[in-house]
Amino acid sequence: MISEATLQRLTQIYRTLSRMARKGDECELLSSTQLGKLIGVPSHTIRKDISSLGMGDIGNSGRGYSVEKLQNFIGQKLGLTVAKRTAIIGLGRIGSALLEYGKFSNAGFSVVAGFDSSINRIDLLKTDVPLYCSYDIAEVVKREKIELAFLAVPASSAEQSMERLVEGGIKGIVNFSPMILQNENNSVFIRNVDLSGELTMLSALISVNNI
Amino acid sequence: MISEATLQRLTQIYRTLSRMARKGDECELLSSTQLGKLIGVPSHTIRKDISSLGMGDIGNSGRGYSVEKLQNFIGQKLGLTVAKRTAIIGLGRIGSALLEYGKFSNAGFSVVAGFDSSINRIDLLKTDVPLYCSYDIAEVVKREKIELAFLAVPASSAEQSMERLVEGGIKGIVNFSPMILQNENNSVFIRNVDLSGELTMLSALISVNNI
DNA sequence: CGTTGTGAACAACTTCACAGCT
DNA sequence: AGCTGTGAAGTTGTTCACAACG
Repeated sequence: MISEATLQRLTQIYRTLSRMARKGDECELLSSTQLGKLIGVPSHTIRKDISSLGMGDIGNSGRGYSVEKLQNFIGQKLGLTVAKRTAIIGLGRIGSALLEYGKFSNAGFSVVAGFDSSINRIDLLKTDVPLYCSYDIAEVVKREKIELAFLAVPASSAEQSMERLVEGGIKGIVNFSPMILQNENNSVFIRNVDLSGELTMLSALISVNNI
Repeated sequence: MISEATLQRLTQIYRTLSRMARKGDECELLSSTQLGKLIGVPSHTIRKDISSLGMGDIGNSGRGYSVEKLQNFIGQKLGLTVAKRTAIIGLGRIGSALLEYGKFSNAGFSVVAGFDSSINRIDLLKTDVPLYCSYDIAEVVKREKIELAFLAVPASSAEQSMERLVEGGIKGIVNFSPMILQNENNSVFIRNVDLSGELTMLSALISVNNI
């Protein structure tokens, strides 16, 4: 009932507001025009998106939105106020980079486990997050009630890792391998983020628009 | 005239075909249904997308598409056959991870320069790619005719790095910082890829669909 | 006044359905 | 028979325009 595009923008608004609150930014009120500039869309899109969450009478006519109230409102409606438990699968360069992001947990998630197939690598890493062997993914995900996962393994093992996660009852996966993953059984949400694919896309955009 | 959604899927098809060709995959012909399964869209979307590139009579009625011919056709039409020169700005964890991807250059780009603000870090890294100080971005981008950039710096310096890139005449930027970048002057294409934002999005998807 | 909230108009994308080819 | 290519129909998302509000 609420479109994916709208949801995407709402989470962007939410994160922008969180960042402002964290930095103790001075301003109390933001208009839809100002918010739109920050995330790169026109003001009416912002208003329509917020409106799609149902009437909360959240905006102050003639003045704008209260930063604090709007953040709370979106957070409540999208279930971002309780951080979802998250695992990182594959602790190579990208995976270990993501381990650091885990600290910023007022974005709807917190990192509570890391997995790798190499015991050596697990021993080497210095982190507060508990690390496990990939073989135990299903078991640990179930036991620790983990709902989300960053998948940062090579393309060749992406499918197997996904199966283990699904077996453990995972609800969402962000896949960084260039192999596009799909949820056959519709039991899990998957976001495929192909890092170098983004460059291929840019390359195409430039050529097609012959700039 | 050709939509961004279509372009995205065409580059996915292109990369899938490239991977198959590289692995010396046995099959010569692929139907739109098979291709669709690989990238996760229905067959008619594949046909429509290919058709949008203009008539090339590329498919074999009744049999499917020749892997080699289709890859070539899309590559030609989207300008992916000549690798565009690419730089990586910021050589922290993500940036140096991306340096490795550079090897797979049959995806429309090749990495020809790296930049970081820390001389120490530049000295430490072992790579064939020439590394420079961030201060020289504009100059090197111009001199080396660099068209694309991966931007993997902290949010606080993203804007400044972008300005230097634009000054050097860059044509496209993939931005990995959580700060959303925009091209005021329309002189450059920007793709904002917020790694932990993807998790926030998943978190919202799960809550909204109350799974 | 400047700004929100939203039905209505519009534009874009996706899916359908089938003619045409091998 | 099986598959491609594409107008036409259908669906989804975006933009407009304006009433209501402080």
